[in-house]
Amino acid sequence: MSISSRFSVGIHILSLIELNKNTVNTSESIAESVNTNAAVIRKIMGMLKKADLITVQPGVAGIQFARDYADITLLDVYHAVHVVKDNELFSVHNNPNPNCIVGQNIQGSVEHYFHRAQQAMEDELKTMTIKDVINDIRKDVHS
Amino acid sequence: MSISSRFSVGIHILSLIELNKNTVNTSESIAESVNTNAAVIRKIMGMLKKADLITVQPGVAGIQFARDYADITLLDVYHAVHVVKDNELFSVHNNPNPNCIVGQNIQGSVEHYFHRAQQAMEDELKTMTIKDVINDIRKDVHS
DNA sequence: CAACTTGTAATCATTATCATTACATGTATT
DNA sequence: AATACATGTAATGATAATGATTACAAGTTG
Repeated sequence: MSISSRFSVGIHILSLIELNKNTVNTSESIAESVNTNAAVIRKIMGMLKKADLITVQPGVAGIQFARDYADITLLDVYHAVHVVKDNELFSVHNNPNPNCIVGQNIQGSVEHYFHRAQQAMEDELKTMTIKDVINDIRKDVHS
Repeated sequence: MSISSRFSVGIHILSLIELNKNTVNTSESIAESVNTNAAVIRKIMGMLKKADLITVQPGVAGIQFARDYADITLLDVYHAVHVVKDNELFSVHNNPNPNCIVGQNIQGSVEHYFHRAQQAMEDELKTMTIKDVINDIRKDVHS
């Protein structure tokens, strides 16, 4: 199991806006950098737009940040691209036997712990921003 | 995307050992409690055995803890059932364009943040034990 | 040997992902 | 208005993982 690469592609797209700000980024040019199909990029762009992270206009080339990229956390992107449903990072087996003590009560307990683990991960994502990623890349380029 | 329910089933199996300790647990009886097929249970039992969490003998009905269940963390189970490969909770898009500044450097940066997020989740799982789950279920039963 | 268990491989339906193609729709320029 | 080029979006297909199921080999006990 792995969380969809839509997440890393979303981060890639957002980083490009700043790092390629001297040129106009089209879904086609972004697709070349990411090395995928332009339709895939457009779909993800649509998700980023819906989450108010970017602005894009139908028919007009170019993407802009909808807000300061220092304030866009990786958690924002993660939510935007719908890679994990709310509280469903871990799946719990369905319909355990109601005639069994354990079957009857295990779901509530397990869900509670799974929720805590998922929360820890998401809290960590909240501490990282697109600006951090951009800075990393700039540092790599100049070293 | 969701992490396989093998994880929650593994926890269920382990809890049953203690909560049903007065009876002999066979893959068949466990399958009834979990509400799945016995072969599925046997496969997961095999994983738990390989990870030295339980002892099982071919041909002999019954499972035992291989060590104190107060010392078996949910992280142990998570690793045992192979639901997430090492450092691959998040997948990163492959082969970004090497002719692009961002494409060339983004993987390293993103992988670093993804690793941190995964680590936070696994660290949290490490704080939870099978004993905690068993206690929860016992409490539910008596309330 | 007979009955029962675990161990394990093969098959199948279902689901998600990602790449691709195609086309509708929107915008700008001439 | 016509052309060129962009985004938006639906449909299709290959690939992979999951979980249920069946079947059977191999181990154990009485």
